[in-house]
Amino acid sequence: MSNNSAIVILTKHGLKITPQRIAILDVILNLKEHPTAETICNYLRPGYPNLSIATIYKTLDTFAQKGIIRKVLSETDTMRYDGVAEKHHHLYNTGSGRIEDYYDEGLNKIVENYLKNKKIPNFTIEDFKLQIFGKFRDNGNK
Amino acid sequence: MSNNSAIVILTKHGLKITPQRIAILDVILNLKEHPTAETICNYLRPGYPNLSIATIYKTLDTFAQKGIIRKVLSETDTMRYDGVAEKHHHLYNTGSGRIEDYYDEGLNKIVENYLKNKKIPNFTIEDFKLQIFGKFRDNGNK
DNA sequence: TACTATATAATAATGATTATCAATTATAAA
DNA sequence: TTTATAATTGATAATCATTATTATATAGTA
Repeated sequence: MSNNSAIVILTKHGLKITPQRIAILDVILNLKEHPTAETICNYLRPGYPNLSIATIYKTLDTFAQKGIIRKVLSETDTMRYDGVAEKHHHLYNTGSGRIEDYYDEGLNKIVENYLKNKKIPNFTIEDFKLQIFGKFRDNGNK
Repeated sequence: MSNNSAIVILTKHGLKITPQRIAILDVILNLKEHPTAETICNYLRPGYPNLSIATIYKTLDTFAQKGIIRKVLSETDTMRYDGVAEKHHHLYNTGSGRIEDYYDEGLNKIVENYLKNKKIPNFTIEDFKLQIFGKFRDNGNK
């Protein structure tokens, strides 16, 4: 099922279907967190011992260019990837690199309306995103 | 004057007064853009031919820890620094790495109120920041 | 099945940032 | 003012995430 949807997505974007691409896309789509390239590598190594880290980077880049996934700015110096296409915001755990998605249609609407009226001088708004900083109340890390 | 205020700030945070720190802080406080470590280096090299890039990184880190400046997440892979302590948001020029500050007290209040009532489950909000993506209508770059 | 362009794996290269450490300097005490 | 000492600086090596290179393998198509 998930395997299937990966193939559908790849096809839709005119990308060749390869086992590596299916596997990588599968991981991102199903993982709740925002994995780094290395996290993805660790997930897939058992099944694909020869999967190269370079392939993962290149594949992620291809996906990002097609709009299948998004790159996420991280507080540490490693890039993270986000398999969710719908508009959402990010919760940053201050201290650790943990980032989680936050959906809030009401918030979107309020900010959207505000900015629509406001009109920032010399700037055409295309999109916006909130970074919300704080602490997760469960244990916290990763 | 600006020279002076740098000294005041350093003193207030219990940091030793050195010519390098004064110069670096001066650049960040007076520059409107968000410089990278290398930009700062280029500004100061004429006056301080021996200023080491390592010193700049270490000094910026010290400043950030004291809350004098902030690190800014950038779309490219180079860190940028922000000399403004007051709450503000960022305008990202899609494509280039250009980032500018955006102040909007009205926006702050609206979002603040919304989030205060909303209460995100399992998360304690400390602060938030908007990333606004779009295009500058002047030439665009840098 | 064979052809051709694209993708992959392995590895080297890059570039930003950090670590190391000897020499220098700012501050506090004498 | 001089001295003592801990912090800072500069030079450079090391690190680590990401990108480039290139020979080999593979997907999609005729």
